[in-house]
Amino acid sequence: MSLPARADDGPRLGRPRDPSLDVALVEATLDLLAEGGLAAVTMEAVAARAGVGKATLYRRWPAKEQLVVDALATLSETVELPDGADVRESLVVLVSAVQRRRDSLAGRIFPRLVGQAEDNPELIRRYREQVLEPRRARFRAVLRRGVEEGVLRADLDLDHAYDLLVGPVAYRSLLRTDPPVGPDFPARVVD
Amino acid sequence: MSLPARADDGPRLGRPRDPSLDVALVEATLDLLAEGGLAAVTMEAVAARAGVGKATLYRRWPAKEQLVVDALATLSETVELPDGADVRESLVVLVSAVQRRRDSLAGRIFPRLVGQAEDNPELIRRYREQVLEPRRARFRAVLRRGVEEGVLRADLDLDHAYDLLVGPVAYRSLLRTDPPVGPDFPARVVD
DNA sequence: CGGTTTCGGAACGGTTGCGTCCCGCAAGTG
DNA sequence: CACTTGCGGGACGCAACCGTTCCGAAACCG
Repeated sequence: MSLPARADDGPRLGRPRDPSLDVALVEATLDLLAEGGLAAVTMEAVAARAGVGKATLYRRWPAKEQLVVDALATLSETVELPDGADVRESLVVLVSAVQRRRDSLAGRIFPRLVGQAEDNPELIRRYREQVLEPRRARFRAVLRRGVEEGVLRADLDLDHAYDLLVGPVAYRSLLRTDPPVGPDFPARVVD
Repeated sequence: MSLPARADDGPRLGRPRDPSLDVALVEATLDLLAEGGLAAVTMEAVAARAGVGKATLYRRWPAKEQLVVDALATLSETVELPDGADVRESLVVLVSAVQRRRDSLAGRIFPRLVGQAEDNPELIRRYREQVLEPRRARFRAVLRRGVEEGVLRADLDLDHAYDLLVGPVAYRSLLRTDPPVGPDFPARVVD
């Protein structure tokens, strides 16, 4: 997960690496990424924030690119759905979660990555895998349930519906405008 | 517009400034901004790309921030609406324009600015003024016409409707995913 | 014409991050 | 125990960019 690439040749000689430093370095990377974007993720800054010598960092990640990719791989989102919720209610919860994620770690990192999409597609790809795709899957499941229960149109394009639901909220989150009208958002679109 | 701030004390002595260099510098700034983001906009790079000495650049804009702000002020979008178009048709054209803007200069600059929203709100504010607000006004006009003609619901929240229309397209443009389903996008939402 | 400003080009010192290396100590192996 | 590797910390030379300054030539004024 958060571990740097390393040949696994069984037990090593000498003092073993301190695993907690891997975590500290990854966390420092994500924090800096959220605060100042990729430009703020300097090897010096990461090591300093993790309270670690530069050699310790370079021993694990010889280059910044890989460090950031590995750090992004530790991102994840989890949204709790209320137990007996019907489809509409569930969608409201999920959309609100997207809205609320604006200030979470992953949510703050996202806009920083958007600008790097062109130069560094690997980063945004990783983010998509870790955060966006799970979210989309979550929506799909609920939407499919809606179709099966007859609440939603049978010919509904699930991915398209996802875009319509999430797009407006995510877009406004990126712009950092005031929060959208609130959780009556999905209701209007599902029609 | 694209001119640097300068005390306008009437005619000056000596050799007058070459106005074409103002334009060249602003264009160089926007190009670099689109290509590599704010990080790529260095005073050296701007001067070099414009084919100009650094002194010439610094004489007009003593700091980078102001240069970028002034450069952004020259951005604009124009969308031609077909003459006899009805409301739905007009919306389709406008939404498609948003989609197509993905590869325009302004469209390529936008994702670069998104990541700077936190550190440098002035930039995104400027972009919003120059590009986003005019676009929104354009939509509002068409939507209002729709309400007046009875094609759209009378209690329609124009800004909200704008978000629902543009959000999904803009969001997917930012992600640089494949283009959305196409210009049947607005039809589904306007209902 | 002389005076003034702009022009391209180049140099300057200062700052920041890079990637590497070395130190002295800590923490494991046999 | 000797040996090996990890650790924090700091120093190194290198490169890029900053903002400033100087130059000689060019362009415009009265």
